[in-house]
Amino acid sequence: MNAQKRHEIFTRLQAENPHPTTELNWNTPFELLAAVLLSAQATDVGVNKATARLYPVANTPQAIIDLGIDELKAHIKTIGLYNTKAENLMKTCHMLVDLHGGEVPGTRQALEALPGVGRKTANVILNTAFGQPTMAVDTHIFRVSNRTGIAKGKDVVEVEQKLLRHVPKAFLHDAHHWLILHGRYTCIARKPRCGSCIIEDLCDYKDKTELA
DNA sequence: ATCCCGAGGG
DNA sequence: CCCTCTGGAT
Repeated sequence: MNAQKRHEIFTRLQAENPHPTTELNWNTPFELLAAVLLSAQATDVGVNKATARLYPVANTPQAIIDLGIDELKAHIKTIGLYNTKAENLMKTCHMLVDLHGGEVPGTRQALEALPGVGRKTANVILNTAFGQPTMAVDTHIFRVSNRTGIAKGKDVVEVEQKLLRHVPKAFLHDAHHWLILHGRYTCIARKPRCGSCIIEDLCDYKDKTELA
């Protein structure tokens, strides 16, 4: 795919949704980190309900440590995978206190060393809390990038690097959200809605008849 | 490749 | 009822 096509694609996605944002609620880097950690395989709406209960009680690493694992689990029990997430968040809080003065570190290496924080979560933190130009490639972005031809790659790292290289600068910050929204509502995994897709004429996906 | 695992929607 | 939701660790 050429640069002009990419530019046109993001121009249309931007027109469709001028100001895309995370729907996760947070006020501090730590609140963002905890929310993103909790958001794996969960909806933002669901995470917000849990953090609305948790943060008034505890919104710092030390406060969550003081809360204790059982109380933490009780507060986030409405989210899927809550058991693992509570254990990971608790270990992460201990590491933040013991190794980083209670603050959220701003490097990929330090972030990915935290339990429950992988490449995708680290990219979100680096981008949203530290303003770094990263691309958090999730299942939606991976699928949409490969199907459309915006950035083809065999794994998320390859897609991530191609997106960083090829998405026009002006669109880079919001591209993340546009691709996710497009993947969720139009370029659906099982059955893409090519008929109602606004970039259908610019898309590489040629196998539409089989899955449509 | 498999486990974790609740809420909301079709 | 079945499926998915901005994954990560083993």
